[in-house]
Amino acid sequence: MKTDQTIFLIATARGAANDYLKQELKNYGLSGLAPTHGSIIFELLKREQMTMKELSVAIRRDKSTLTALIAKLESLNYVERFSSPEDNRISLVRLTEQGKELREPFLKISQGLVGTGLKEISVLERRLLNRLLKKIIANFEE
Amino acid sequence: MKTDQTIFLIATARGAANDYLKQELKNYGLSGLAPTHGSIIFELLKREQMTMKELSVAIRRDKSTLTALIAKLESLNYVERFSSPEDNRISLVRLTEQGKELREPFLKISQGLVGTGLKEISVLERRLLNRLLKKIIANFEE
DNA sequence: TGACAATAGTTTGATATCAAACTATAATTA
DNA sequence: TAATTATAGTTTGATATCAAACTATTGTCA
Repeated sequence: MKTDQTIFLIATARGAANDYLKQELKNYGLSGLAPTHGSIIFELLKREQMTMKELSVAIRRDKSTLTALIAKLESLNYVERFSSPEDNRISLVRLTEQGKELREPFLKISQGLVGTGLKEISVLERRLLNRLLKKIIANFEE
Repeated sequence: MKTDQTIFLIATARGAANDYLKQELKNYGLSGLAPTHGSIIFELLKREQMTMKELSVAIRRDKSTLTALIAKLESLNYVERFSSPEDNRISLVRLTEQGKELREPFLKISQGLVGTGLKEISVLERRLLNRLLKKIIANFEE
């Protein structure tokens, strides 16, 4: 049946969004940054400081992948790391001053992403989409 | 606005589906195969023979990635390559006998994927989902 | 027809990614 | 409190992935 292609379409849409992001990061002179790095910056623009674990969950990447990604962002002076005073196992990550300057370009990129991808899709349709996507995610998490 | 999280949800759903597939491939003793290899097999179960280019488009991966993926599938004796009689630039790919034996497990994995991910989502909702996802894909392709 | 452009694949180099093994610290429990 | 278990991160090794440069073949057009 034709309704089966949904998962395939989800993967395709994700790929298209990723390609778009890659291109935009380049357009904004942020080459060297992959979409995943962007996700991390994006989280830190919302949360101020986060543990590696929290970031790992938020962007859905293995913890070891996080280690590598943060190392890169650190080397580019976008983020800095410091260990938690309460628990020495935990290392916290936050944006540097230079990292905070990414707020504006990132907002624009984000708006462009949504504006482009969801063009001519009504708010009602978006809500419906979100509800169904959340359902699918929950189905897999079981 | 909250409707903006759609793209993020799409990426998350794709990640969840990918994790599911990875696990299932392992469960079926097909370790060593990544979901992408699965996509190639899946295409070849439908199309009999395809060019590298066609596969590249179908699974949305760079042509150089295809070279590597097919090389692996070839080394595992699941596919074989031969060049087109009409055009010597083109190399065609098809399943070997051993590759064709993947039909049954792949059908099961595919059914499991759809059954799990789309559980409790009606046909009507699936159609709607498909329509909106196609719209999003088209939006990015412009 | 001969030069130039287009197309199909491969090679190379760099990087994101995961899994598994490991280190270090904190929490639990006997 | 000593031993065990759990948790947070890192290291290591393997692989999927892309981009750019390259080879080889076909198509175009002056």
